[in-house]
Amino acid sequence: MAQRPTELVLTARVARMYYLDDRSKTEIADELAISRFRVARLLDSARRSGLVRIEIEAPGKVNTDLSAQLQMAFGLAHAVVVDISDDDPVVLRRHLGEAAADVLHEIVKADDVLGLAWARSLSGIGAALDGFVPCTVVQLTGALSRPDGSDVLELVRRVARAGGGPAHVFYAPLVAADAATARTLRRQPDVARAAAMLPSVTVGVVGIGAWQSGLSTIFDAVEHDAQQRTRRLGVTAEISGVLIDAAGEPVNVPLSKRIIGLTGHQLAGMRTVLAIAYGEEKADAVRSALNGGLVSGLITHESLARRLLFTGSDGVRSTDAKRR
Amino acid sequence: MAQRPTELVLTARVARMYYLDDRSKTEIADELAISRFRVARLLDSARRSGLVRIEIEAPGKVNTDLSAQLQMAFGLAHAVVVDISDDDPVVLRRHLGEAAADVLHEIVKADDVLGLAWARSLSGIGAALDGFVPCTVVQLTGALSRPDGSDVLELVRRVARAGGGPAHVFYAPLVAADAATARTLRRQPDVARAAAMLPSVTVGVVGIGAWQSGLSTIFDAVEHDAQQRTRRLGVTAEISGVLIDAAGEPVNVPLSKRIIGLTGHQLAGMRTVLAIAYGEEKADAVRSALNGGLVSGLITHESLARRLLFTGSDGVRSTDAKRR
DNA sequence: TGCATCCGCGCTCAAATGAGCGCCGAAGGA
DNA sequence: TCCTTCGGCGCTCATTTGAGCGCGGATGCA
Repeated sequence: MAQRPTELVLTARVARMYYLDDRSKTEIADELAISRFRVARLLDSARRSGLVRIEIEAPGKVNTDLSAQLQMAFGLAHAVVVDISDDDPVVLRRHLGEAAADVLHEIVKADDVLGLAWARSLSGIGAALDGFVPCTVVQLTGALSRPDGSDVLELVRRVARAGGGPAHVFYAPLVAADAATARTLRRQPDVARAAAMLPSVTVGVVGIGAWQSGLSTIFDAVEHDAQQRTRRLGVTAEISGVLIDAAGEPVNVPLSKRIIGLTGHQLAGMRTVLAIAYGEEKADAVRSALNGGLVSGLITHESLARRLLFTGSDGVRSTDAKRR
Repeated sequence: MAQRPTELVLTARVARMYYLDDRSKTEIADELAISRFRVARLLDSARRSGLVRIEIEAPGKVNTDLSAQLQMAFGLAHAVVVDISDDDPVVLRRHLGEAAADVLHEIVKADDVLGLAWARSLSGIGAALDGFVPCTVVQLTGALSRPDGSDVLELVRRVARAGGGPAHVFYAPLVAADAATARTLRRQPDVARAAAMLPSVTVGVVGIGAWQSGLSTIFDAVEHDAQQRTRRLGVTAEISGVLIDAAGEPVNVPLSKRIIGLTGHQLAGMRTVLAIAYGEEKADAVRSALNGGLVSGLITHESLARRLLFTGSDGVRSTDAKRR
């Protein structure tokens, strides 16, 4: 090939006509007075020799390859891998929020009921939801106050306002001091009203936590005793307050009674459950959540996506760069 | 598009399956449980949105785009534009020589008779002709001694040796002092023998000169008087000693009688005439030569190719970068 | 020189593809 | 609320394309 300039020139010319000018092989053959079979063979050789290079990637911030692989590997309806490093959590959350907002834009219709859970990873959504559809927005879980001031009530109101639909919020913590307190809280009118909405929620947005210090809002919010007891009962992760085991199945533990939020059953009833997750350390937790089938969509970043796809927990394994 | 991540991921996935994995649209449609029409539309949008980028270029040193354009513009059988700057004439000649050698490799068969003319631009050929076919090689023109020692006899012998075929060389200058001397020289046995071969030459390699100082071996080799008289008779360029006018037609001038070499008629009788030319200043001369139809192939470099294609003599005009 | 082998070519026939059309549901205005 | 408009979808039918085959010339070897 490299040794046949005239043929090379012809090949390149054919390739340009075919790939850049969108001419048909038949047409090219007629114009160059060669057979269409020769055109096809020249194009083959152009592909094989690397004369024609085809690259596929979103010019922007989504790694479509990893996204598609996640989608396939876990049977997800939606997967978006944001192509950004996880160095700066604030920037990362903003991008994840934008991606989530884009997905919501795409899948939420006016007759949907959108549920938003408490999770720091959701905080970026609000900023990116201009011109949203006027759907009902429901708060899925209680809130925990955090120094950074992220607030699920504010988020729910903001999303509802962006579309002009009704918002259903309530004032209650995510975790109560004990089961009795939780029962009392649940009887409050605003909490009960929101809870009554839960079965009709069609699209939920949740976070995923690992049952470890620093990787779960709930874990950090309860006493050491409860942490340990819950772990011993098999809990390894939580999906916005729904405690799950390594297989992703909801586990009924005493702690569950103290949580003001949605149940695994309610989660399962939603048409779409979009999880936003970041931080490589959560890989096992996220994998559990995805395998359990309660989550139908994932929005995350590259390094976590790779951990989910290519390894148990240590390094990148195989199947990574085996494309042409 | 950028606002619909799930669709974006799907589009990218389809594009990867189609362009990188060479799956058919029908097959992709079946696998993804969508219609083949949707696959086609997704691929269209992937192309339009720039998600799929297709680039065509020789990874090496040939600019196939310009080559093809030259080929079309001048109806050439062969065109090779070497993708290299013309800063260093030595490097440039080496690359042109290699390109010419590649073309010869491609088009010369054992039963061809290959003719090589005197031209500095041909000096690079010899080095690149390993394993050539054993064809007959004929010296087309007399030689002029040059300080750099490039020598057509040496070139002819070398090419013949590379293939193992017979070489026909002769000792005579390119330009004689007067017509009588030229006649005497032509009667020498070796010169006559080579001249007798000329009508059977099938592939000739020649250089192109402009009728100006520094741009033509012959121009520089004759007296001022002869230069002027010849120019007044319409000569603007020469193809290895064949003097031509602006339209590329051979012109019969007194000077012709002093030249030991091939005639325009003999040139026209060759199946293929490959010209090697470099130097932007020769653009007009080369254009004349190409338009005259005596030359069927051109090997040159980028800047001269652009001058030939896009302008009369000043700047780059249009039609340059109008591809997708 | 004669023979075996290989490579490039163009054919046939079935599968894949493109162009254009009408349908349907969503969005927006009266 | 009803109607109009518009965009996405999948259909039909003609065209394009791919897979595999046999031919014929070139190449290499005895």
